[in-house]
Amino acid sequence: MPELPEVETTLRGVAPHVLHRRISRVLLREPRLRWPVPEQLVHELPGHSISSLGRRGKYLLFGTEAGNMMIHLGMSGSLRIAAANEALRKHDHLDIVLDDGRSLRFHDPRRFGSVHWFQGAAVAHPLLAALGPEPLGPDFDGDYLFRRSRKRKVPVKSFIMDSHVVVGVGNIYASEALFASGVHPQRKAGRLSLAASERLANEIRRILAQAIEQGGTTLRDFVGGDGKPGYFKQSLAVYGRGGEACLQCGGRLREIRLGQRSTVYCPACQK
DNA sequence: AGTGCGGCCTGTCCGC
DNA sequence: TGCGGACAGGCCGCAC
Repeated sequence: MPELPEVETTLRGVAPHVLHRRISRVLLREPRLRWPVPEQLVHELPGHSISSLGRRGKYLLFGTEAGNMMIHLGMSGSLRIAAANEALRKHDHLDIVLDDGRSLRFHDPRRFGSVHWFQGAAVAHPLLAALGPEPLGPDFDGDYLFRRSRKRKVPVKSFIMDSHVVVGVGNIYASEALFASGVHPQRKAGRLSLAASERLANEIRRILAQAIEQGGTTLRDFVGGDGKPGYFKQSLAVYGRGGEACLQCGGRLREIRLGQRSTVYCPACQK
């Protein structure tokens, strides 16, 4: 389940292998992703070099002079560099074949991911235009979170997972950041104090940055390995630990469903 | 406008 | 052992 750290790790992992490489072919085996993959991609991308790489939220951006390819990994997607003779696995939906014979290979069993092709500025793309700030960028802090949350009645967990508020905070890190900042996931967003907003924003930043660092520790294995970054190994304080002991107070962690998502928190430590 | 939920998918795990 | 069903979850699009 790629969260922002895994997307960032993917970007850093593939970047040196695709940047400034010319695309020789595009092999689209399964266009039925979250949205149909545009056929133009197959015809218009070959012959052009990847001149820029970027990320906006969980969207990966590959720029060429002919247009931009944008990829979202969804729930189960992954991108890796495949050797020229590397056998296909089930669910290898797309190969961007590079001029050194290797491929940027998109794999996605659940097909919640998507591949887009568009011209013009990324900021104008309908899926990107209304996104909130990057959590690790300069526009995201306690003040921002406080201002945006005024009069909002949604649970704070749903609020910070809304990509129009801030991008890249998925279910795992939302739970972790709320625990670390002592905020109850069901508290109405509009009832956050400025102090709590600051703690929460800081914890979101700290935890995401730390997870990216840990993903980075496996970068050297990324190309040859299975593409799984190492951040799963990090100790998660609450996620997946419903019913177990709180690491802070020893009490029992509670598991509920909030906005159709499993949510774990400590009733004693989070108010 | 804000809120809540359905739907898209397959692999994995559980109980019978 | 086989099978059905629940679950996992990002995020758009829709209904209210």
